[in-house]
Amino acid sequence: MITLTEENYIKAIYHLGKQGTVNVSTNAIAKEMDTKASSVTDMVKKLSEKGYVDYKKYQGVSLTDEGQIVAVNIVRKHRLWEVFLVDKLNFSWDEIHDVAEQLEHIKSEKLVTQLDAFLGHPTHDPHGDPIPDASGKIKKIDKILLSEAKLGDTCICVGVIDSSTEFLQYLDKHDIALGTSFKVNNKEAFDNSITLQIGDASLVVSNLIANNLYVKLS
Amino acid sequence: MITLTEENYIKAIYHLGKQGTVNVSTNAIAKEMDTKASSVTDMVKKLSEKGYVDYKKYQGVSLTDEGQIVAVNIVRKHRLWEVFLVDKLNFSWDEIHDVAEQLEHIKSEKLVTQLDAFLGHPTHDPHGDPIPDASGKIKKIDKILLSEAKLGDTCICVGVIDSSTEFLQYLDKHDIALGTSFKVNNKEAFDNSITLQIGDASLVVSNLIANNLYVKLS
DNA sequence: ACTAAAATTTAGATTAGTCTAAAAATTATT
DNA sequence: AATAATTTTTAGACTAATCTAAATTTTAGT
Repeated sequence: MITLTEENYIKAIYHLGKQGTVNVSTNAIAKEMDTKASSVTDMVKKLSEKGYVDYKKYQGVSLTDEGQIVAVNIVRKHRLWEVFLVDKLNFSWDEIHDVAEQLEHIKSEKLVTQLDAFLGHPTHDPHGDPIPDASGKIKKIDKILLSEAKLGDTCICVGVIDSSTEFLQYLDKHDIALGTSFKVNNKEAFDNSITLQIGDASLVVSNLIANNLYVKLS
Repeated sequence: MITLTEENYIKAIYHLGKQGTVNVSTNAIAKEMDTKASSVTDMVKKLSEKGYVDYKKYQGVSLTDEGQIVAVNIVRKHRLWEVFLVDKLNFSWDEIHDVAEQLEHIKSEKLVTQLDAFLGHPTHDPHGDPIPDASGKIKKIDKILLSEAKLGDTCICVGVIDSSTEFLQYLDKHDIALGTSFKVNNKEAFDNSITLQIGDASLVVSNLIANNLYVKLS
């Protein structure tokens, strides 16, 4: 049996592993999980014994195939529950993370299968992140950062990097949601801010915003 | 903060407390929770310190008002999730208990409120047990055991006592569900078995069955 | 009322997960 | 290449929840 804590470590290693580096460092995990490096070392040894990670002292860890399967399954559950909360229970996209964090650990094959069907086999969660299918496959869409869009481009918002409450509420306030369409009307060379035309309105977003918003050209 | 284990003890004490006795014994809790009496003593001391139960050595425990609130809230969540699983995810009534057992511990006020609304404020779960409302009130219906019904009575099935997989599957097999109507066509004095007329069909049920089925006269 | 049986509690040990502080290994700097 | 800075690991301790075995209290039977 895999414990809730083990699942959380595997999830953290999975997320960190996708951010470039092959071997995830002890400190990076400690920071992600908000614990101490010594606790991470202990847990990583345990996960290694159980076959979920490859680990060599002082060299960091990476997920084994088995660990990968566990991680993707948790991500799948997390994102399906997020869709449920937004689509069925009228949560807004800045309220769902903590609850999905709990729901992702519920153990029941049937629950996931039925929930997936009930939601209509969604492919993306409310933040625009892809939902792995039952076999673990993840569908990619060709998205770019808003900061990479060119002057005159028309784009559709398809996701965020930062999904903090603050950022999501900023987007809500300015009527930007998944699917929102806008045009790049100006790019300011001095501070890399971008002027967007959203419907009839005009909005200036800073480079920080533009670096956290994924768009698809249309 | 209240832990998952503490919640489970409080729930067990709540259920045992309703079965007659005022003070619940250590052994009764140990049996219900499938642990050892010594573990129960330890936990009961802790719950007492935290103010959830009244406890005097060797005299058993009872829930305080605060403990009662916690218990009723868990029961509410458990039963709402059961309705969700059956009504929305097509679980059958013998498959829901283990999953609801996990879901009942998810912590989010908003989740419960929204789930309740999404389900249409149900008053009873799929086993016929009442769902406490947001303020903790439980609506009673005047139900009797099938074994108490008289010859010639027409009744509607409104609940079960035993909710084991075996019993629920027995009922499924004989097309008895919540809301099923039947007439008492014969009561056998020798073994207290009862002959029911369900639609056009006739079914003989043993006293054991009749003692685990709640009905409402109609 | 006294003893036997049953129930309950205490004492001491165990496991999972965490922590602090110190030791060891790696990486960076000169 | 030697030393300094950083990262990682080890050692030892702590808490929550559990267990076994022994001690204590209550209850039941005579």
